[in-house]
Amino acid sequence: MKTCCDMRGYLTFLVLRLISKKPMSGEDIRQEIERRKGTKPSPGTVYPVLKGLHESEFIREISDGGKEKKYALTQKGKKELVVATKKFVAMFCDMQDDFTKRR
Amino acid sequence: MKTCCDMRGYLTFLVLRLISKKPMSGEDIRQEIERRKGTKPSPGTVYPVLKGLHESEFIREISDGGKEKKYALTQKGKKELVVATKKFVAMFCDMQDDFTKRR
DNA sequence: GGTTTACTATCGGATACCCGATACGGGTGG
DNA sequence: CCACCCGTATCGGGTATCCGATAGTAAACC
Repeated sequence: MKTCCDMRGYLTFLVLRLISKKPMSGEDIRQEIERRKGTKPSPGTVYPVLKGLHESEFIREISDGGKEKKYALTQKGKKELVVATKKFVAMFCDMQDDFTKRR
Repeated sequence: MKTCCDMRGYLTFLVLRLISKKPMSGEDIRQEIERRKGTKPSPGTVYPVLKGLHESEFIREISDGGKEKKYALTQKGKKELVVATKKFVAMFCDMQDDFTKRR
C-alpha cells in the first residue's frame, strides 16, 4: 500500500474545476495543485490533460499575447463540469462534514 | 476522453471510509458502490483492495460465523483514514458548496 | 448426501495515468 | 546578437488500477 490517496483519474476533473474558477495556464494549474497537494505535478502530467480537454472541446485557448496560454471553459465544458461534479458528490456523498468542519 | 470521473486511485480511500461507518463485507461494499455509482465493481476490483488494506493492518476481519467475512477498521486504519481524508479535502477544498447544496 | 446458491479469492491482461527527460519557442537582458 | 529562462509540448516507459473469468468454499435447501 503506497499512498491511499493519489490523483489517479480525478486529475482531469480537478483541472476542469480549477479552470472553471478563472482562466488558467498549464503553469498556473501546476502551481495551484502544488499548493493543495504539496507536490508539483510533472509537465508530462498536466499538458496531456489539457490537450484532452481541448480536443473534447471542454476548454478553449485564450491568447493573452504573451507566451502563457490561458484556458477557459466552453459551454460544453461547463455542462460537463456539472455532470462530473454530480457523479463525484454521489460517490463521496457522506463527506459533507469533512468539508464543512474545517472552516 | 472517456469518462472524466472514474474511481482510479480513490477506491481504496472510499472502501476505508465505507468500512469506517460500519463493518462491511466485500459484497456489502460492492452493493454500496453500486448504489452510489450506478455500476457494480467487479470482484476482482474489490477483493484485492480489501487484501491490501488488511496487509497494511488498516482493517481486521470480523468472523460472524457465517460465510460472510466482515471487516472493521483497526486503530491504525482510523489514523490512516484521518490522514487520507485531510489530503482529500485539501485537494478538493473548494467543493463544500457542491456537497452542502444538495441536501 | 448432493445440488444449488452466494460470497470469497486469485490470476492474467488491458488500460490509462502519471512521470522524467527532452525538445521547442518566444521574451528578456546582458 | 546571443545566452538564458520560462512556459509549452511530446514521447516512451513504468506502474497501479480495474476488469472478466475462473476457481474455491461454505451454508442452505431439497
